[in-house]
Amino acid sequence: MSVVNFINNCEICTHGWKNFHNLTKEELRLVNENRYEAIFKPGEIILKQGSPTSNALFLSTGMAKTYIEGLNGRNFIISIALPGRLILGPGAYVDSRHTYTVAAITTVQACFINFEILKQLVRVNGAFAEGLLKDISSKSVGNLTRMVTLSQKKMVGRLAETLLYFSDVVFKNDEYEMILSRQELGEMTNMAKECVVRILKELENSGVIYSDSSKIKILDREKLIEISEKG
Amino acid sequence: MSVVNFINNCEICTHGWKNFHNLTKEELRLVNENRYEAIFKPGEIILKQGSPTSNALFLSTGMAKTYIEGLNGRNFIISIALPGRLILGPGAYVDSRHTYTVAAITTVQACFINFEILKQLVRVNGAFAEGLLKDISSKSVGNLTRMVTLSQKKMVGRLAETLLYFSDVVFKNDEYEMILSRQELGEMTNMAKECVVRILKELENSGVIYSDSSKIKILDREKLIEISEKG
DNA sequence: GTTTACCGGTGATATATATCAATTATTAGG
DNA sequence: CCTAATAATTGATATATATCACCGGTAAAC
Repeated sequence: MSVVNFINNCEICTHGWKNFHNLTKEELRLVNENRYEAIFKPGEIILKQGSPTSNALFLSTGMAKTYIEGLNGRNFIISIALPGRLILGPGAYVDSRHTYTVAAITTVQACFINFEILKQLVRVNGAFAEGLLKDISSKSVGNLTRMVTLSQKKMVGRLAETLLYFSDVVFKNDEYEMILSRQELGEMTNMAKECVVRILKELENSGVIYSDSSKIKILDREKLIEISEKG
Repeated sequence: MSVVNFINNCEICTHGWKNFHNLTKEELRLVNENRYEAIFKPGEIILKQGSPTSNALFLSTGMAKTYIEGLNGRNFIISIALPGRLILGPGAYVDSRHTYTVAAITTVQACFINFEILKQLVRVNGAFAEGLLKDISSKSVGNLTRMVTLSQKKMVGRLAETLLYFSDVVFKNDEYEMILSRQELGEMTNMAKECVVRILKELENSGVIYSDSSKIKILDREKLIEISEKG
């Protein structure tokens, strides 16, 4: 029995983007009239890298991975997409193409909003424009930090950081289901899946985390942070 | 005899940012009244990572390097700053701090523009806001691509790419002065300076480039592009 | 129900890259 | 012009990380 609760009005949507608060009632109505929803099963592609950015995406429920399809079919996972956040690659304002692919990890209820409409609203509503700038800038800071991390930290540091990301940002809990496979964890931390396995075990042996194939529990957060920072 | 030609009006400035065309005369006057210029010698720091983003920066003349001061005093060079481009880290819209340091490579004539004024203009002028969004987005696409490159390409590929960057973007010429030291080239490609030396020599031995310590000449561009793309 | 494919896991080995130590340019300062 | 400091270069070595080959388990596909 898969009963889906479609949302029929942006004004009462609880998974909405903070920045929508900067719109007038009239503007929000325009958004509401130019969006549509769809359900995706785990593994299905929601947005495909290189395709036209006709829509911005929001998740009403569920989780997705955003990743760049790089060289020789190797993927690079950028982040976990969550409800409440704008999902719109920077390509939207550059070449009108999606910069990355978004694929559902769990079942996802997605809300697509016409990008031309958003663009129009950016032009006429200064506060909304500033909100978008803040959103994009914040992601940009994150990516720069990530770039340095990937370059300067060793494997343990990178993995520790990612485990903390899941704890702090994705699940807001010290114990969580590891929704990514070892392979995918490697695509996120730039390491081979075998190394992910080995280092997870190392961390477990030293009592910093508990880990079985599907679950992670942070036992010594201090230590994990230290490992993540030391690199 | 260091005679400096200060620019006394944004309207006639030829190194200006494209996006200033979207401003009205009145708005441009406001910009002009809220800026100041200064000269920096090679090596001097123009903007310091972590300091408040009270100003956006433009170079009237000269070149600078933008870099993040990462772990254990290791730097990560993001790009070469050039005239005509907005230099403003994404932190401006996040924590009001400069995300990276900017240091002069050559003598630099710098133009600082009050960021609060720019921010105001973004709020009232939609086309200007969109211009800024395009600028930031374009840098963001570049950084994402770079992140994948750094992760997935091997040293030769990364270095080849950087040599092409200098040729295509910085000097627009197949022959140029290498303004970065081997150490700095390493900070840009994430490799040890010794490796930079060895790989430059490799590329020279295989006839792809000519290289002495200060000059680079691309002899076989096709091949260099292939090396850069193959990784 | 059998087969296929993928995932987690392990050990052995190969490779890319960093580090170390030392030698020679090259540049900047007095 | 000489000296000190900095950068380029080289070879030898250490280390981090990837790759390969394999196993058993589980889940999806036929």
